[in-house]
Amino acid sequence: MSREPRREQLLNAADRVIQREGPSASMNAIAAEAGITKPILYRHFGDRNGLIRALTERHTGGLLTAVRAALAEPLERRDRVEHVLDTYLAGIEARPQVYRLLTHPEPGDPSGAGNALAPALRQIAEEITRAVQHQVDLGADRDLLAEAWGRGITGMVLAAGDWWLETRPCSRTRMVQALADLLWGRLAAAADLPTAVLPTAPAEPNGD
Amino acid sequence: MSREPRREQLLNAADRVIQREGPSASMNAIAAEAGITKPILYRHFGDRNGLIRALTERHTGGLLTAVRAALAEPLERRDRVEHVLDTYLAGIEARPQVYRLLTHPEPGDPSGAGNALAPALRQIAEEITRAVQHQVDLGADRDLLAEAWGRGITGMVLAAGDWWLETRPCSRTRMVQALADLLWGRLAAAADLPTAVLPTAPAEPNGD
DNA sequence: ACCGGGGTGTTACCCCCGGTAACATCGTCG
DNA sequence: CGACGATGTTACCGGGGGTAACACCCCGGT
Repeated sequence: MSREPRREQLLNAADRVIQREGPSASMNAIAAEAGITKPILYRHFGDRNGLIRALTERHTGGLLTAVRAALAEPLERRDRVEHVLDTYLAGIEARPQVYRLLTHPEPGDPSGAGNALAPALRQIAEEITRAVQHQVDLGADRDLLAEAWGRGITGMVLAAGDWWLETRPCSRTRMVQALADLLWGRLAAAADLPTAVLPTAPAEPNGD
Repeated sequence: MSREPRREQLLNAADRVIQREGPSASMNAIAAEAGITKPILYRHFGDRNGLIRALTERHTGGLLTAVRAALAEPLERRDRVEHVLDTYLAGIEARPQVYRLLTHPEPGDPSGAGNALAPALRQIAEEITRAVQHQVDLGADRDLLAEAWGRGITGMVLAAGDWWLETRPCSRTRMVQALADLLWGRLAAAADLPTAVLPTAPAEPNGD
């Protein structure tokens, strides 16, 4: 049996274990789940990071290409943005546990999984940057704005999607609307409230 | 000598070591830097997480209160938003190493510092949410929008600020403008570019 | 003067984890 | 057959987090 299929099997096992025990699962545990012992894992993945990386690449690959495709869709701008947002949210919605453990390495966990999503996010940010650069007329500042916005939008969607996935405060389409509205300047356009009380916030000096 | 001062000294030592060796610094190393041995650290902080938590609370406290104050400033909306953005960027600019190691636990690092910033960010998000709820008229959807936007804006600023700090592509004030412009819907308002080529992106199947 | 408690600190140890070395086995191709 | 490339094993190492047990030191109370 050539390397690749076995690799897949091992990744599957690692996946199961990590879903069950969290990202701090030990190499021993993963090996045991696969019915083998550690050195084999190391032969295939080099070190723990290699395993984690392979795992996350597998998980994020689909999402990344989906977002890429959504960005290239020939739609009106607002529709395209909504489409991208929806694609991302649908992606993380499809595998919430996976997504969660990629982004939220439970505290006190000796694993490098915290930034495992980082590469994928960086790539998404780059895609958005490129799309903005090629599709939107921003004048002289285009490069700077496109880059800053690419990162910013990615981070925005990450954080907001994260919260949405945890609390599920509304349907996906409504969430898409909320985020698109934010990007469409609704925060800027809305009227002021009549400056109610606002006593510098009650703010108990509570720490976390 | 009562507990508190010693605690501060230990935190200072931990700080130095972590700045020097990265967040993966061992408890042994920290203890050595403080001129003592491990059990004392454990007496004061319980476990490694306690130490890290105390450390990050110290570092993020100032930033958090600064942002809180900026949010309450009695300014025009755009000015207030810019003020908040500038406050945040100035905060991370002031201690780049600290910020970086809080957010970017170098890969392959067995430390729980990756999410150390998370509580502070959560609090910032809550502050923004409250501010939006109390200051902006958003109609029936106000609660949902305020919450989603609070998270979204926080994530946006985090990601964009992160990138800005790493690459320093422009002055702080320009960065503030770029982000405020994004929130003000400049992406939505800008004209289309004449749909150049855009062949679905070359996209070598390259990983990372 | 004596003791006890709360602080300081130590050495020595445990368990587990990531990672490696050395060795044994099986199937396939020349 | 023999070599090769895969499979797998046991046994070990270094080091990290965390704890137990013990020792000192000072200060306030009786």
